[in-house]
Amino acid sequence: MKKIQLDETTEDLETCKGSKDVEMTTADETTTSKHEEVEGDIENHKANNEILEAKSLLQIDHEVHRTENSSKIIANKPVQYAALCDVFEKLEEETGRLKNLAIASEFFCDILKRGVNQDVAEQNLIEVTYLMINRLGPDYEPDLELGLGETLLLKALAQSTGRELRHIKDDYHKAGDIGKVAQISRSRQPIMFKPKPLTIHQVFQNLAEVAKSTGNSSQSRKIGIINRMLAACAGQEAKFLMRSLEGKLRINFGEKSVLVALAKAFAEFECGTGNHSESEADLNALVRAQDQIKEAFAQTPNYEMIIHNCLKYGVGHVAEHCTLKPGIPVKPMLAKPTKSITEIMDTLQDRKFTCEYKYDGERAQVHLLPDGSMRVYSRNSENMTERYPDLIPVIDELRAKNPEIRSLILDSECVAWNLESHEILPFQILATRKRKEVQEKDIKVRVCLFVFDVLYFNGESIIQKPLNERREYLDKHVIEIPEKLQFATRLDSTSVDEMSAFLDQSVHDSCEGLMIKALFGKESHYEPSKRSKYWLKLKKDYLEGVGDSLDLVVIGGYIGKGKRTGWYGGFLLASYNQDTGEYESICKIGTGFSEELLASLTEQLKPKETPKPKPSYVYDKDNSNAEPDVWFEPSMVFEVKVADLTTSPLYKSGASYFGNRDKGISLRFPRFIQIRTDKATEDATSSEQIVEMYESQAVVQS
DNA sequence: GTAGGGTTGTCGC
DNA sequence: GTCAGACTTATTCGG
DNA sequence: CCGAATAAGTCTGACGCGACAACCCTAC
Repeated sequence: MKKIQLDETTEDLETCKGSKDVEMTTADETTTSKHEEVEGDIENHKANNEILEAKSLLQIDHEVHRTENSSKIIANKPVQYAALCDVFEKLEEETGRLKNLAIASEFFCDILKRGVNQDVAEQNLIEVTYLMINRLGPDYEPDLELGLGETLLLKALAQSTGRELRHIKDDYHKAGDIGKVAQISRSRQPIMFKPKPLTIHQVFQNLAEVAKSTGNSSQSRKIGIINRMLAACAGQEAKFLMRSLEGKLRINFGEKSVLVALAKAFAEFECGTGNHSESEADLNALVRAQDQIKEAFAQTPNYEMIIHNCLKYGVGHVAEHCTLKPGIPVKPMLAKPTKSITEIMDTLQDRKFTCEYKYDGERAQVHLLPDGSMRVYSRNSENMTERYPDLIPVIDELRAKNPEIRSLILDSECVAWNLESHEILPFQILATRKRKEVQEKDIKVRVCLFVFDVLYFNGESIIQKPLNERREYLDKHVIEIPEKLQFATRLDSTSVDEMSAFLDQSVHDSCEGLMIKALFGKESHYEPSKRSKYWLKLKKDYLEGVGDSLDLVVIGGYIGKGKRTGWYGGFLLASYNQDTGEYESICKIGTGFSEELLASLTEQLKPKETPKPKPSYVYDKDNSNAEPDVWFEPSMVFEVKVADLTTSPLYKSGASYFGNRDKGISLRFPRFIQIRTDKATEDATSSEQIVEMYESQAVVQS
């Protein structure tokens, strides 16, 4: 059994955990996570894998057995998976956010009310919450990925239904949703005897089991678990089970909504039963609950801690007990894209603001813990410490330069750095760094941190101070280490001309563009997870008429999934090689279309389908991923906007102009702009031009 | 048995 | 990462 | 001053490239 630190007071946790062991079956091992102890006083036991494995699918029997023996446990009827699926179904049907909020919070509230005691309620709610956001634990916990996707799921379905894979695939193309295929297949299967209904606890535990299967023949083990679960599915369960496994619940209800629904549920739970009056006091409590939960989650993105503290202290006080602390990632603040400098001036008006280079690397939230250890978290709150062992000595050096630093959270961009030429390297180079078991001596691509914010310093959260004050902390306490840890280049100016020049300069210095941030007042506080209008990003390719725009030939199509069922969901594009008269694949495109256009494109291109690719199509014939679902006769030209050109292992555009015929060119962040009805396919951007564009960009970058 | 290529999944952008 | 679409919430406008 | 029309802000789910990691399978 494990202990976790949920807040600063842990003594009474001990006692409640003890009783939980009696009432719950195996909840502890499955849902509690290995929180990194912050101040170093908490033990950290590993989950007992052997017990977990043995228990996995025998769970139902276990629960029934216990029910017969203890009256106390009869009251603790496990929550049925079917009940959750009913909720999923309702959420999927309803598109109104407020209505969905009500549906979800009512369910959460029921879970809270039906628990025989607080621990049972807590455990049930945690599992339901995780199933609803389709995760198995906090973002920063490693090894919680299911490790299966479309392909494996289709295989599992074929196996469990005894149908041929290609029939399953046909169905999938028609339905656009693996869940629906599973549903239909299952309803067609004769059922010998009625299976025992699935419980939430069991589903959650089996998903964890899937995630935990690794190594030899792990894929067939995963399929085995899935098929045993499928066999126990009734009603809508198969559909949502498959969607959970695929990672696309499609219930119009994401993580942000789940948080608000939790707040609503707790508010109603606390204000008593059945009282749905809309009194002013209740409304205030609701608003407060939402604010508190959102704030708590932004600073401590861990549902277990939040739910625990809500029950313990009340929703109205969660935020006080889920505070920012080194060792737990903060949800990073995000920026809004802007189309022009004019737009920036409009939004910020006469406010003072600052411009910083927008570096092309990886977001890195660097934590220094009081015990001297450090962590690095990614944009999505994943623990990246293992990826950057070379940052440990950098932070050590930082502490050596200023021994007063005891604890710290920095926000920065981690960028590949050329130690010889003392220059920034492109993102594609950074991406080649290993991710796991990185030894410092093996690192080839060096890295420099460009720090732009500080959120925590020596035991104090400073996110609620204006940016100019946070910067004072930076300038005063954090000492730059050349080529290892530097401040983001900044310019405090309100002049349009200066900004424009600074933008050009940033691009010239291998950056993506600028970040523009308010400097003073409440607007300039660090708001975790918020895409604030006082944090703006300006990239050249956002500007109209600026940045790279290409005209490319549509040579293939992809069958749309989900809300694009029935249409093409994307297209394969090619540049035209004027020397050979061939069409060379360059990228897929799937964004920038209105639904109306997608429907019309489907209509227009359907007649152009051809069973085989034209002989003039150049694509990677050794890689099955290079083939679209359908090929077209060349007939249409798309104008496409792009952020960058990249070398590609898959696409062939311009390959013949390189010495190495293997590598062609592809596009970073391609999006559809319009159909070029005025252009014949031979008038498309030529492969030679593509190479020119790539090289002119490469000059700047190297 | 293992070495290496192909395929799939995950996670950066 | 980009983008569109559906809602919700804030703001402006006309009576 | 109020309600309707409009604008702005949020959230969700479509889809992009390419890198590593993990697994499977085949050849030796």
